[in-house]
Amino acid sequence: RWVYNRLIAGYRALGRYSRALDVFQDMKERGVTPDASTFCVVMDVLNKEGRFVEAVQMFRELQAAEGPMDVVTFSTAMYAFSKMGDKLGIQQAYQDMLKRGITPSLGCMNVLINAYSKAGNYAGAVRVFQSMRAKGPSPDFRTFSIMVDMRSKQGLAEEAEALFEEMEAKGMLQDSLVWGAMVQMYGRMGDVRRAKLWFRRMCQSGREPTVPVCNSLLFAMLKEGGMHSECHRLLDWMKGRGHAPS
RNA sequence: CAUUAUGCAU
Repeated sequence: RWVYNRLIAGYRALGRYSRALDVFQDMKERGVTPDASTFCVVMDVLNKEGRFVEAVQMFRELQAAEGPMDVVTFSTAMYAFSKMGDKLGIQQAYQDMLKRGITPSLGCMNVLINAYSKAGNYAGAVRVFQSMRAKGPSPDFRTFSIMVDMRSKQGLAEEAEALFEEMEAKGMLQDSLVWGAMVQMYGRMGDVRRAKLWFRRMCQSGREPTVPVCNSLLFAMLKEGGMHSECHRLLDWMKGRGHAPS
């Protein structure tokens, strides 16, 4: 089993997803019993392949058969549910995990918040975030990044700014990429001044604005109008830094 | 003790 687990995880790490699934199939045919981590890796491979329905199906079979499951199993399943936009599935998976006496880790709570956010259950995400602040596990830079991203997608600028400031105060910015979310938010809102401000801040932090971040700023400048020379300057800047415009 | 989940696309 250990050898099979290593093989499947190894192919996953190499991005050879179909090979990983073949090995899993072979494992079952040879009568080697998968454990919790085997299923976690296989479900993750299905997620990486975009086969969320199959990932969820495997999860449901594990639930029904009382198969080996751990905190990662439920996290991986919640991720799959979120990609299908299944809010109820996320919630039920989380509740079932608690019912089975599994304690959610910080990582698991991050998956849960992100899943709610991506599925459009914003109130649910905020609820979980607040409960983490009150009762733990204490939110980390990823938790905050998820929340900043969500607020920026909602166009709630004050909330996003407040969260950014809190990250700054807590020293959570060093591993983070949240500037991009701020540029994109103001870009989408057509607020050129603030989009440019955050773009500059992103550069000053040493972070490289990605193509979509540059595009957001371009979008705002085009919407504003009369900024063609600035748009071209940004385009040239992108090319100069090796960012091929999409 | 080893393998596995979580933030970023106009």
